[in-house]
Amino acid sequence: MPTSRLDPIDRKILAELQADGRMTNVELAKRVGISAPPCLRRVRTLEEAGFIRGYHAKVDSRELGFEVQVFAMVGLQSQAEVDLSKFEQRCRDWPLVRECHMLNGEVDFILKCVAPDLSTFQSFLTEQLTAAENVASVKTSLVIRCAKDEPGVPFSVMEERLNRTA
Amino acid sequence: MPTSRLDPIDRKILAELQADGRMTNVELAKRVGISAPPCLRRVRTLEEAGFIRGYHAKVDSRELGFEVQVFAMVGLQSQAEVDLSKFEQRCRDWPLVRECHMLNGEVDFILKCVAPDLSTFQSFLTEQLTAAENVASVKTSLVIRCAKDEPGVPFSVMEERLNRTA
DNA sequence: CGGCTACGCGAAATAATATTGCGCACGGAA
DNA sequence: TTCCGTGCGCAATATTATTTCGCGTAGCCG
Repeated sequence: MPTSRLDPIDRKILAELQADGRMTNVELAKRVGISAPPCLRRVRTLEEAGFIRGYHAKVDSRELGFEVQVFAMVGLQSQAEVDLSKFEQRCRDWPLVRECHMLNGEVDFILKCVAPDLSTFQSFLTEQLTAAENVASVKTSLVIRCAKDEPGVPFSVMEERLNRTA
Repeated sequence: MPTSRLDPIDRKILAELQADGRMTNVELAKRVGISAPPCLRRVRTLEEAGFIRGYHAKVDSRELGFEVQVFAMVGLQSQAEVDLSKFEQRCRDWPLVRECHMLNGEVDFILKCVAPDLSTFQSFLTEQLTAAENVASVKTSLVIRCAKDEPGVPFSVMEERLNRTA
């Protein structure tokens, strides 16, 4: 990572790959306005520098039989770092928990969970999550429908911001 | 879609592509145990049938200068379908809002927002979100840190479930 | 001002991969 | 048994990825 700062071409690459992670390198090169070899080099550099954390196919949960999505707000009894870490590790071990974010405010964590059906989730909720050590309170909300689910960051906002300071 | 049901090979394909969306087709074919051409045919079929909704590079928000992630709980004044749809459309138009889920319970929507800094988010919050038509209440929580962020669904759970009924 | 170095680009060559066309085998229905 | 429909693998071709190489430019010292 020579210059940690990204130039406009790097940002364009990231934006394109965020929108379509399976784009071929030649197509990507065409879109960002350079030839294929330097484009590939940039992509590799961005991957190694950690700007790109991976590539994933987005699968349709409901189509696959995962009918239930739930947000769970969790409060802990102890917020000591050791206990926070323990709870986070437990979340990593639960496959139904897809995301675990520590929050400020009255609630300590928000969890995004996915399950095949309500009974599977209920079992998890009562037998695992609520029953877990140090868990003081759990409030769950079922997702009725999803109006927007965009991955990553809004590059449009980033460009606006850079133009302002430039 | 001849048989809407997926066979074990299809599920393996989905699991592999969810874990690594840029895997080459020959590597994928090797892992699922068939040759490349039928593997590619299956992938195309899965894409067209909507099981695969797209491919995305996962970018590191903070590394890119998006320091702030916020969950916003939104309550509306009217829950009539027309008004719900209007609010959802507004969320789609706001680039800072990456996800918008309608919930059951006391809160109507949960929004996941990303912003370059706190002041950008505050401006959005006060001038756009809170000020929007039909919005009754907004409660926000800053993300302190993220312990887990897995995309998609847990295929391990799916396999367990299928084995149980089989 | 001249020359040195570092960096990034593009062209061409090569290796790997994607994609197409075809023939074969299996399993269900007439 | 015979006839399809479905899905596989093999082989050939088209595309793409990747490496190698030489060129031009910007920054930097002597």
